[in-house]
Amino acid sequence: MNSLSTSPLKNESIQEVSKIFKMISDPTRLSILFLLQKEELSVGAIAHSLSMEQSAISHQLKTLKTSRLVKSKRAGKNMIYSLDDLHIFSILEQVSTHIEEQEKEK
Amino acid sequence: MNSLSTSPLKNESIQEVSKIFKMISDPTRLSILFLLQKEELSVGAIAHSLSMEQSAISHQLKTLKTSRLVKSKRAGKNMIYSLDDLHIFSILEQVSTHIEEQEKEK
DNA sequence: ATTACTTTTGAACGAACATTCATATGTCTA
DNA sequence: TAGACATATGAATGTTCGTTCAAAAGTAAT
Repeated sequence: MNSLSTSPLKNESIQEVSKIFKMISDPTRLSILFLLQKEELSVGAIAHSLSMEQSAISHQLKTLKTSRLVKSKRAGKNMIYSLDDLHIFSILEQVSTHIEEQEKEK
Repeated sequence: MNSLSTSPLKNESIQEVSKIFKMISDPTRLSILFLLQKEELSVGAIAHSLSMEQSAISHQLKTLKTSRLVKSKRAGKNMIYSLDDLHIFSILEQVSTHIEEQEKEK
């Protein structure tokens, strides 16, 4: 599958790029990342902000952590999450710009 | 859901950003976009390059076209596809850079 | 018009995935 | 140590989605 030799990216890289985009293509994960861009937050605080169950947020935070996009530290009973990959945000900002420009065209 | 008021992006924008990322998070679609970055191609040529069935490619091209990432023109029996959104590629290149930097860290 | 070639379409199948619910684990305080 | 609070975990569910298969639609040439 995907025996592509003329691509500027190797097949393995294609897979990795896909994983990154898939990670930030879910609305919940995307919202979490934008929240954490402002400040580090506990699981409960994120759940409250997004009006979602703590369990759902916890599951998503786990995938984000596995992908090394966020990190966590314990603070008493709380787990505080923060961004671990700042580079990803230059990408997010660029897409935001992309959206805004499309809005103007309407 | 996602009643988020402090986010730098509106909820509607979150959804739109998600759609864009979802569109370029599939390995097949991503490969197609990279192929078209070099040159415009027919459906069959893309299918051959990726060693996939024409039907699968045609389905994906349809979704890419609906999202206005590619456009098509007829050339005899062939349909020639090309990129319709060049801005998306500054994003792809940025992610490629992101990948390369992570490779160096290993 | 018939044949060959290319692409599109729609249904069906299977895999991936986000959320929910119930439960377990971890932490602090009284 | 018992209770309350915060988070994590795992099974189950429902949905989304990429691919395949078969058939249809569009095009060119003989």
